[in-house]
Amino acid sequence: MKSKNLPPNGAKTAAARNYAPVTLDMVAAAAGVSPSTVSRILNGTAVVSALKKQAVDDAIAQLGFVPNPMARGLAGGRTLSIGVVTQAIDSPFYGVALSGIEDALDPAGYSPLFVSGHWDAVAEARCIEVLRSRRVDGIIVLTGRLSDQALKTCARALPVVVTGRSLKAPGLFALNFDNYTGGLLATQHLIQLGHRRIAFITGDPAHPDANDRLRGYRSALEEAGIAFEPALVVPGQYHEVSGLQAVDRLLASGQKFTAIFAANDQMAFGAALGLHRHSLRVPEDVSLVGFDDLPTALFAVPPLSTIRHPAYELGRLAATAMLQLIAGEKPTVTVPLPQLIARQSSRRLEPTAA
Amino acid sequence: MKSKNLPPNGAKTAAARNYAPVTLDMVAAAAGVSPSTVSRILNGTAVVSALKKQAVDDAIAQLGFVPNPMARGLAGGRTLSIGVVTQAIDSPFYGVALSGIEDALDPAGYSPLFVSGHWDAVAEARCIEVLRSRRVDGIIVLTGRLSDQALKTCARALPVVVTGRSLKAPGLFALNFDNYTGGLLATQHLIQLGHRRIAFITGDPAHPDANDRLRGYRSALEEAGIAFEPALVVPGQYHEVSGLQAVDRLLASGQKFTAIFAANDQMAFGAALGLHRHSLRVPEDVSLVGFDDLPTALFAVPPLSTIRHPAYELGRLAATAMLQLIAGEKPTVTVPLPQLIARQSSRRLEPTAA
DNA sequence: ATAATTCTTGAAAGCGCTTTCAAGTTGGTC
DNA sequence: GACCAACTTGAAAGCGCTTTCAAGAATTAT
Repeated sequence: MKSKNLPPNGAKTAAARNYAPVTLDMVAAAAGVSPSTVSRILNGTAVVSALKKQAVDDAIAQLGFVPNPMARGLAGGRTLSIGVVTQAIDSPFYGVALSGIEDALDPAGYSPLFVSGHWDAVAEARCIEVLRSRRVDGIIVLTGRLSDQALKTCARALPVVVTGRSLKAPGLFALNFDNYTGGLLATQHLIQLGHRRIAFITGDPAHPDANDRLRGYRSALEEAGIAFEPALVVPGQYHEVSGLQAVDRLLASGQKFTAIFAANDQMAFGAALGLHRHSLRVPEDVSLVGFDDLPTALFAVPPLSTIRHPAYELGRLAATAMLQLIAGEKPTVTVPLPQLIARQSSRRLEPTAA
Repeated sequence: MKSKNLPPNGAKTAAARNYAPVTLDMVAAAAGVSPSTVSRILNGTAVVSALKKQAVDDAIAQLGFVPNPMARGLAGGRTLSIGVVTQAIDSPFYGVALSGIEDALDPAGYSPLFVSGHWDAVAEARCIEVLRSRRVDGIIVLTGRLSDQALKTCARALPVVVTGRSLKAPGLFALNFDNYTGGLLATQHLIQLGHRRIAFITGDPAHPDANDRLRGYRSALEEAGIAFEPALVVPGQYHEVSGLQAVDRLLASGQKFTAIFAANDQMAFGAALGLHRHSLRVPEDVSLVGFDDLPTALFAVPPLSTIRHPAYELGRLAATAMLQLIAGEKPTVTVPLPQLIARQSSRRLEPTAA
C-alpha cells in the first residue's frame, strides 16, 4: 500500500445534491474528458493539465458529484474506513476516546466503524472478523482482551494500532499509557498529604494496566518506607459496583485506613457512595483518589482527585498513528504523561484523625 | 425496496479465514455451480435444489468465504449499513442509546455508522451528506437540531427514523418519548414530599424535549394549586456546568426553595456540586431530582432521584423500526413510558425546614 | 405420447470506479 | 529537420457481486 494524496473530499459545494444518479462517467462527459482523467484528478494520482482539471472541477461542482465509496472500494481496494474495536461504546472512558478518533479521522476523509467487544476475547475476535469482512483499511483496538499474538497476526494483513499495550510487530503500532507512573503519582500524592494507611481498589486483573497501577501504588509505598499491607488491597473490576463492594469489604475487614486509591474513577465513584452509606465523609474521614479523570470527576461531590488519563487525546493519537501507518510512514506520535489532578476528595490527614 | 431474506451472516465457522482472495466465483467453482446460483443461495432470492445448496454451503464453509460488502453494495444497491447521527458519541445519554442501536442492528447483519453532529444543524446536515455519500441503507437521527423539513426531504430518498420528535412523513418514523409526563412525574414527586417552592433548571430551549419537561413541571404545580414562580425557573443547557451555574444564580437571587428539579441528570449533578459548594446538603437542605436516569445517577452521592428515560431501549427501538422500514413494513414499536425512580436525593420536607 | 407450463440454472451484462497499457503530444536535442 | 525522451490522455480490463434473460430440465395437462 503506497502513500497517496487523499481525494479533496473536504471541498463541498452547496449545489443542490442529488446522489442517486450522478457518476464519474457523467462528470467525464460533462467535462469532455475520459473517466480515467476524472479519476486521476479525484485521487491526485497523476498530473493533469490545468485546463482539464479546471473543467473537471467545474463539472464536479456543477453536478454535485460525490464518488461512490463502494465502487471506489471495489476497484481501488481502499474503503476510507477504519475499524475501531472498543469494549463498550457507552463507556465513559472509551466514549471520549472514540470522539478523539472520530475527530482525527474526519479531516482525512476516513470514517470510523465502531464495534463493541464487551470485554470478551471471543467477541473481539468476531468484531475483527466483521471489520475485515467490511474491508476496513485498518483497525484500531482500544485495549481489549485479545492476545498479543492475535493482534500480530491481524497486523500482517492490515495496519493495526492498539492502545494499552507495548508490543512491536510489523504493521502494528502500540500506544501505551504509563499506568505505572500514574499509580505512583496518585499514591505519592496521598503519602505527601500524610496518609500512611492507603487502601487500593484494584482494576480488573485481566487488564495489564490494572496491574501496572498496582505496581505504581506499591512502589510509592516502598519509596516512602511504608510497609505494603495486602489486606488493604481489595479487588475491583473497574466498574462502579465493584468500588462500592470493595469499600464494604474493606470496612468489614476492620482494617484501618485514612485514604483510598481506586484504580479508576468509576470505582472511585462507587467507593464514594460506599463510604457515604457508612456515614464516612470524603475527604474529612477518608481521602479518595481515582484514575482517568473522567469528565464527570469534576462534578462529583466532592470533585474527585485523580490521575489525568487523556482519553480524547489518546483517541486522536491512535487515529493519527493509523493514518501514518496507512500512508506507509512510521508513526511518530508520543503519548502524554500521566498527571495528578488534585481536587477536593483528598486532603491532608489531620493528626488527630489518625 | 422489497423485503428479502438476509444472508446467513450469523453462521461463521472457525475455519482458518483468509479474507483476501476468496470470492464468490471460487465458491462457485468449488461447488461446481455458477456464480449466479451461489448468489441466489446467499441472498435467498430464488429456489435452488437442495443438492446444490448443500454443495454451496459446504464450499462456503470450507473456503471460509465472506461476501465482500463493497461488491454487494455496488451490484445490489444495499450496503447493510445504517447511518446514525448522534450529537456526541461520548455523551452519557446518547452513548447508551448507540449501544442499543448496535445491539439491535447486529443480529440482522447491519452495521451502524456513527457520526457526531455536535448539536449543530449545519454539522448535522453535513453528517447526513457523509452518510448518504457512503450509501447507507437508512439513517437514524437521535434528536438533533435539523429542521423537520430537512428530515422529511431526506426521508424521500431513504428510510429515516428520528427520536425526540413527533412528525409523520412517508419513509419517516418518529419515536418520541413523553417528556411532558416525565416532567410532570418528577414535579409531582416533589410536591408529594411536601415541597412547594420547587426550582426548575431548564434544558436547552432549542430542544423540544426541554420545553416539554418544563410544561410538565408547570402542569404539576398548577394541578397542586401552587403558583408558578418565574424566578424559580433558571436556564440551563443540559450539561453539568450549566447546572452548577444555575444553582449559583438561584442562590444569588435570594429566592427560597426547598427542592430543585433539573431537566436532566447531568445538570442535576452540576447542581449537586453547586449546592455542596454552598454547604447545602442534599437531601437534608434541598431535595434534588434529575431526568434521564443515567447509569451514573445510581452512584451519585447521594444517589439521584430521577425520571427513567430508557436510552438503551430507545436505541433498540429506533434500530428495530429502521429494520422494519427497510423491510417495507410499518414500524410497530412503542416507546416505554417515563417512570419515576425515587432514590436518596429527594426526601420529605421537614416542617421545620420550610 | 406430445404439447404446454413451470422450475431450475447458467451466461452475460452491468454497478461506478481504478489502473495498466499504449497511443498521441509536446518539447528538446544534435 | 529528424529523433528521442518525457508527458498527458484515453481505451479497456477488471474489482466481486447481483440480476435479467433465456435455455434446458422437469412436470403437468391433453
